Amino acid sequence: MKKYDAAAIESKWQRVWDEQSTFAVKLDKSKPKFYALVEFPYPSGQGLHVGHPRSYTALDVVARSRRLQGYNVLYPMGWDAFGLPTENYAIKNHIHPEIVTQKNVERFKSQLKALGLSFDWNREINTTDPAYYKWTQWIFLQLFKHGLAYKKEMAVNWCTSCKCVLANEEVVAGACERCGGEVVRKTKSQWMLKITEYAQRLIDDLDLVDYPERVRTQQINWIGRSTGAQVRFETTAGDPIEIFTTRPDTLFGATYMVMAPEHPLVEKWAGIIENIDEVKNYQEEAARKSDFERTEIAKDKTGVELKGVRAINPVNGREIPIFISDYVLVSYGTGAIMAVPGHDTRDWEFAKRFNLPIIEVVKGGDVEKEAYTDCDHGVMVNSDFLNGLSVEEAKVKIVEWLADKGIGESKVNFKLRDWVFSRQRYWGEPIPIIICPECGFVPLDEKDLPLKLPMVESYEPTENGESPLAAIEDWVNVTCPKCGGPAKRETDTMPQWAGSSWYFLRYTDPHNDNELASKEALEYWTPVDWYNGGMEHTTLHLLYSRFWHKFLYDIGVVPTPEPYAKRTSHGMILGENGEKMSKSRGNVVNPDEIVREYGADTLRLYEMFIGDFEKAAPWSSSSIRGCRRFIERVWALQDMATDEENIRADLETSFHKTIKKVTEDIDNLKYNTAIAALMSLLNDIYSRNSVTRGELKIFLTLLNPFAPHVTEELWEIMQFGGQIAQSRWPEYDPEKCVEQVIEIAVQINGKVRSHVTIPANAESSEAIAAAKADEKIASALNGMSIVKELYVPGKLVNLVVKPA
RNA sequence: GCGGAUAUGGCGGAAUUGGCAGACGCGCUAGAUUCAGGUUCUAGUCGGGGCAACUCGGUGGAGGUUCAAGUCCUCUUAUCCGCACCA
Repeated sequence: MKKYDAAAIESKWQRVWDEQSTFAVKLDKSKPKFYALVEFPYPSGQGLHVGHPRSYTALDVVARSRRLQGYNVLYPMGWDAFGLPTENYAIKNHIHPEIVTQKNVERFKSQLKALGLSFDWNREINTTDPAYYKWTQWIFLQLFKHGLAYKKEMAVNWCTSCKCVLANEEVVAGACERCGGEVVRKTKSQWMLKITEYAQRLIDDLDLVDYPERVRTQQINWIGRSTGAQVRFETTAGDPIEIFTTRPDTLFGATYMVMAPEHPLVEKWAGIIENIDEVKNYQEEAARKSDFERTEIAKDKTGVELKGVRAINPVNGREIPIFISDYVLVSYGTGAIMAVPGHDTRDWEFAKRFNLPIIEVVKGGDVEKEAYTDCDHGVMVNSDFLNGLSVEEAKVKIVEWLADKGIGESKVNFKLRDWVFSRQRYWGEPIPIIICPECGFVPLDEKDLPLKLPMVESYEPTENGESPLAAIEDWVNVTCPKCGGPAKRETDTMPQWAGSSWYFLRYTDPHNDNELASKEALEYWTPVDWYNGGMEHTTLHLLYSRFWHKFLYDIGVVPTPEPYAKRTSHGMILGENGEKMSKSRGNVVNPDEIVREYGADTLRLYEMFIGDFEKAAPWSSSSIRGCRRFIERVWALQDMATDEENIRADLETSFHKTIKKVTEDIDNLKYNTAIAALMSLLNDIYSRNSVTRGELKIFLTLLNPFAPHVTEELWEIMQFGGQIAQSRWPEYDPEKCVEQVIEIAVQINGKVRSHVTIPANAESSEAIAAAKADEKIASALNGMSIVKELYVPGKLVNLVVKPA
């Protein structure tokens, strides 16, 4: 036996797979398909992280085992290569982002190949390739034509460090998700996508797919559906205020109103408001605050009353004061609320601060001490025709009453905002729109796609918030395709999320120049059967791509309403010290070094064995040695092999049980216990000092998805014929998974006192008799009377006794 | 504040869904191999008591249901994650 040389074995088989295109897949209707997908990486300058292989190996295990089970498996890979880090690096080092991207992709690709992942590299895609983004732009044009892409002057999140707008989903705790820079509000004209149009379906259709509960709830919370009523309050100024409330039942308790500082009525009423200077001051102050400051000082309620204007509560005709305050958001509902301090915590705090009356309209709490917000128990009081009703009943009745009078109606609101889709940067897909002073926004003709990024010398972001593209005059200035007059191109680019919103469709037919993918390919391959990716994309990429997919479904481009049938999410790999891996903490593990020291098979095996796949797990440089040892022990099996082709009788149950366990565990994300089962089986084999060819064949096949190189090499050494990657997955016989004779525990009063061996199919009476016959049990029963006898088949006998 | 999750040896983690807690691996201890270190092999390894057979205790904490609870119920503590003035 030669010494186990991971490097030599691994490069040998990687070359074979490459040369023979072993994992290239074709549309083949005679076979069942399986589409396994992992999130394609952003090819950063740092290279691969040990977190990447966790996800990629997991689905590689799925892909490889499905192939052996006879499926036609699509397992593709590509590059999500547009984005800021590349652009920033390019600016700093004066290299074009295209060159930087190309270099990074090469590095990533060689790193991925060194892991032995069974991707079909013939289907590799790159979002920055014009042949690819042609179709990203095409989808944008369809969105535009269907009224789902629009440009609007609005307050946006502006990252002061990236000098670029961010989507709501990209702002984390008031800071930029990517660079951590300060985010401020800025009013700009932006391209928006109407994801809100799909809010309800994005919630409802979660029922069509198999997602982890945490992903489901996070998406549902993010979309934030709430039901209530929209109500019109007349004012002494003549213009009514529209409000949204989830508690129309408390209308009699509304003692004042609050509008957002940015509410348009404030401007309109400027002439009537007596303290307009004070109001203006407050508006300016609110505008200056960054998102971060606004949430930080959320505790103290501030505001200003609009003197000279009063609102009229429609249920009782009472005049009530109107305030502006930044605790009311202009972006949610109607930007104005009725305040019910008795039954809303925020209104209560505000009322206490400004000495406003608090009226109890739901009995059950003490509204002088705190707001009573319980909807399930209270009974209506001080509410005229609602008195005595439960909250639920009152909600129904008041909405009927409001509808009757024409001053209100039931209404559903969502927290989800439309998606801010423009970025003022160079390294992104150009938006294929021409802005004509005569015709407005004119979409580019589809024949003119792709609209390529112009090659330029300088692509620095501008201080005035314009895209770098705006400075390239011969690209910007065009003639309007509609009227032939002078016009300009849109100079903003798309966000990084654009290319990744549909990439999984392109894999099905990556070289098609006439369609984003052929109908036939989409019909055969979609939806994705299993999609694994990070939790951090739950309210970003995952939600965005579901939205795009639904749109494409609506216009007949794709055949399914949901893109991904099953979603799973891996946990992070933490540093050895249990903290998140980062350069600054100095706890980063480089996968290249691990591959060099132990080999890819060991790394793969370790990452699958490290713990619960869905949970975070700390890296351990000593634990990984256990996986290497396991592989060395597997390697040594070649010297223990006998010529027999059968499975020895005394190992038959072990083998069938392991086949069952490994097969099922792979489907259930339980890679760690699948490997544990293989380790146990190996221990069983070792305790016999030999292995038959038949046994070895099965063992290698079960291990192959996890450790593809060493198993392939042993397959060849043993001359099993062909490649293991093209062999068949073993099947188990359920009847052979159970032992004929089993050992069961015998308990007295629930405590294990002895063990007895009985036939697996023993009757209850037989088992109990066997238990009683046991020496230890017999003596323990001495002087006791048996109250109850239980037999749990295959498990235990429990005798309940008390002193005689 | 709201929502979601987690808590099991020195460590990572197992426990057909109520049925022998601690599989598998790491680490550790002892012995063998080795000039030595490493490797490899054998045995042991939840805690207390006992030479041992054995015995008592044990899954964040307190109660409860049950013949039987890591698993179910009630209360409670801690940690992590997401959202956060969403009317």
